[in-house]
Amino acid sequence: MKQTEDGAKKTIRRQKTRPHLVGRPRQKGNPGTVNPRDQILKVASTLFSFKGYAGTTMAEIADEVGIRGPSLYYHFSDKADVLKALADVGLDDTLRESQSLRKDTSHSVPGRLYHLVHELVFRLRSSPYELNCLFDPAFHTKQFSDVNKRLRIWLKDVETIVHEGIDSGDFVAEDAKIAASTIRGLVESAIREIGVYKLFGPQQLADYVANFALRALLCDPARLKKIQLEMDRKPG
Amino acid sequence: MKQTEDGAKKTIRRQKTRPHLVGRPRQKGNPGTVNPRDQILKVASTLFSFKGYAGTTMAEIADEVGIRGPSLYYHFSDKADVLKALADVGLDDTLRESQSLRKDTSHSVPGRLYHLVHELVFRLRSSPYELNCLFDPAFHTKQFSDVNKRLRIWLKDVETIVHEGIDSGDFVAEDAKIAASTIRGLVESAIREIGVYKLFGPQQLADYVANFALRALLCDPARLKKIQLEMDRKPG
DNA sequence: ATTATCTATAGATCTATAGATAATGC
DNA sequence: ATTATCTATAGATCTATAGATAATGC
Repeated sequence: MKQTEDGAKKTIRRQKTRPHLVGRPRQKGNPGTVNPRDQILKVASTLFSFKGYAGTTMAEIADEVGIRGPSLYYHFSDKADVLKALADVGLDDTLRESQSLRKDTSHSVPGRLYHLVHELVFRLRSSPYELNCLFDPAFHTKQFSDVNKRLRIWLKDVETIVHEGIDSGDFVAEDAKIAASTIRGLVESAIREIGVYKLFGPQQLADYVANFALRALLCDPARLKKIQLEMDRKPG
Repeated sequence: MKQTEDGAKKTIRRQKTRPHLVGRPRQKGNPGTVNPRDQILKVASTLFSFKGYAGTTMAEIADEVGIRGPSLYYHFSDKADVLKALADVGLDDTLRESQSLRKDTSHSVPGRLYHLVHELVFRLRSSPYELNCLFDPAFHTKQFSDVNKRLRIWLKDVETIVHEGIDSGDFVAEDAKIAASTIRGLVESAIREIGVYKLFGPQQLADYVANFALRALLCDPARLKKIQLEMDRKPG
């Protein structure tokens, strides 16, 4: 009752089964072992997402993985390297895909926006990592600026399409910049929110967010059904 | 060129004019002085918002204010106390207001949702502090749980109204929980995004976000204009 | 006397390295 | 020989306290 006061205090709840054996761990008799690097990334992504990058210590990550702190440095050069690795696996493939989408003119403008939003939400939510951490304030520092740059490119794609849609009369006439930023916010919140959104699968969530965005933007929301069907037929 | 590598490194660019005089600072000859406590809050809110709570040190805050680190402890008991104070001034008045709105049945359901969203965005954006920090991961810890609780109450209000709107046939039939969460995301992103949104004033931004949300929710988006006018007449 | 700063620093915590150690695979 | 852990710990950094100091207001 008393010690719940401080949320930052360490709680030593985790009693290690083995007494921290030195040396390479046994493989036989430990058949369920997974790639330790990947296990670190999973644990780190969760901790970074819930407590923030700066608010998470290497010791905490190691503790949750079940190894000792310094062992992390065998797999990653430093703490920043862990976050960078998450950005690589979490963002790179996703955004490479969106690059090709932008130029694809075989679909309507609203259809392309629908697809762009849907793809990002679906992919980020399908990741085995908790990718909330991609929106950590740490990415505002120079150290991680290239990650932010990649997200800004996606944002620019959205902005371009929204602009096209406004010009063509498909979308309500409003500032494309603020519209793009709002859509980014929608996507971000779908990835960020941990409680509610967990009730929905990646497909459901991507559908919902893409629908929400287009209902808000389309001059004629009745077209949405058709757009959705059009994109479902050729989903990437 | 070389040292731009590490974004976390301190840069000693700030050359203090006075040589850190000991003792109570002069008031005469220093007429533009402001309430130091408030100045600390302003600086802290900005740093917390850009670098995160855990990523900001007391020394950085003090440095930006123009005092020495330990002087902060004259005004605040500890670092957490600074963030708590920001939550108090940033959230309390705003949310107290929204409490009364929820019960006000003199307006239509969509009108009340419009107002609820508009109020929060407008007030948070009108604050002299950078309130991005209200959405810091630090609030997920027990230490700050009551702040999160207050935001969840607002969210519950939104959810209740969305539910009413779905039942009454005003809003498209979808899960009220996910709709409320998405709207929270919209608000959050409007407060969070630093670059683009700064181009818009609190009024413009609140208008935009409330409009966006209702266009996405209303079965008949044509009603939006009337709702907006209805709420503009009695804006709080 | 009270207010609001300062310097010096204790103590905690956190990152990262060095070097030992044992399992694995050739 | 290589891989993947460990322990011990150096060094940096960060929070917060103690005690000195000088301006202010009574």
